[in-house]
Amino acid sequence: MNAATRPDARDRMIRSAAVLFRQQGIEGTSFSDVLDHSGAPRGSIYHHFPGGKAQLAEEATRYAGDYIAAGLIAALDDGEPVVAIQKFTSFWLELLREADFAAGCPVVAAAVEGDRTPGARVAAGAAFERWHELLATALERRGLPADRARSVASLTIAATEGAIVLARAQRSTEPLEDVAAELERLVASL
Amino acid sequence: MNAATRPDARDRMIRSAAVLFRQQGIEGTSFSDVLDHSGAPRGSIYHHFPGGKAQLAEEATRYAGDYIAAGLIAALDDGEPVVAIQKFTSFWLELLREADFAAGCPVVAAAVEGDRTPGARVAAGAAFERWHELLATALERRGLPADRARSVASLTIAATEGAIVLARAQRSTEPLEDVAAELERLVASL
DNA sequence: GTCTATACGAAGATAGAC
DNA sequence: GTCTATCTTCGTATAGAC
Repeated sequence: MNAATRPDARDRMIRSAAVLFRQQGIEGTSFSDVLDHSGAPRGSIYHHFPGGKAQLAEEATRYAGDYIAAGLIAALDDGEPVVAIQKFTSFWLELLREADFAAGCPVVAAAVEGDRTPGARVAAGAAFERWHELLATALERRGLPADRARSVASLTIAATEGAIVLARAQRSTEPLEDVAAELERLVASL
Repeated sequence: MNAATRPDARDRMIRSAAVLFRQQGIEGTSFSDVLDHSGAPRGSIYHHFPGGKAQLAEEATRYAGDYIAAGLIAALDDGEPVVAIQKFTSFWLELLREADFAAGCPVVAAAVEGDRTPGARVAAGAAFERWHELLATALERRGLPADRARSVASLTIAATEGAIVLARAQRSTEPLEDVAAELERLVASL
């Protein structure tokens, strides 16, 4: 097993950072946390990330955004936006249960801690926009007028992300289950 | 002007903390930041908050939650939930514009940084639940079945809070405007 | 590419005078 | 109730050897 078959230290650090940001936010996560979690050697931090924590935060946010986007693309492959939205909310419900409400969305963390890590905030904005584009396009393809498709896509992403925040705070899946039901009802009626 | 007519150092610190948490999150805000912003003397931190930063974070989150709840109650006084929801989203739109997208909701910050400040996270959950209760009750009073009222209330709060996060990341009011339009359309049709 | 050691600053928290 | 000073810990970042 060598560098070609196993993720190298750099990738492992990015993945670990994304996981930890989900739980503790960016400010709440130290390099030591990332090293412990990834098993990467301390000496390689500034070798791989000369831009320091800001660079790591930005790359981890971009990685997470791409990861979710890939999931959305796969979910939309079936063609029916309703199904994709169900898969999207189910994905997050599953994550919340697995983590016992101790983890949310790392992209949200980057957005909320905003101006202290500008690169991460920009990456978060780009991720949200990408997801929005994917959903809006799918809704439009299904026959919705372009502007309505865009606003329903906004509602879907905002409501899901917001519900994850509520669910974490209340340690209950109810907000997200409510949102999933309302979104399903709405989109099915279009 | 004395202690009875002017907010004392303790209150000023709580208010300042809430403002700063909106912008930088809890971890991103130091005691020095709070002292600078509030003008409170350094020597009184542990006099007023023997529990340190955890206590300040918890009280600031509770204060912010109560503040928003009071706004919701006032908005619901007109009777029509649609109007109250419009006022709710408009309030946040205004805040985002004023702050040039550099500030969000402090309760969300407490929820996302969660387990590093457990007291604040619990206070965030209580705040969300209170808002939810207010909205759900108003919707039920307007004739909606109880369970539907609850899920529409969840959607409203989750979508609004989520849209604030998206808007900050993208530095655009569009997500929140989209959500406001969709919520208005939905609630008006009930 | 990874190691150890360390500089440097910031932040939370405490002590004791006033 | 507030002041100054300080302790301690921790986190980012750097230096230089291997």
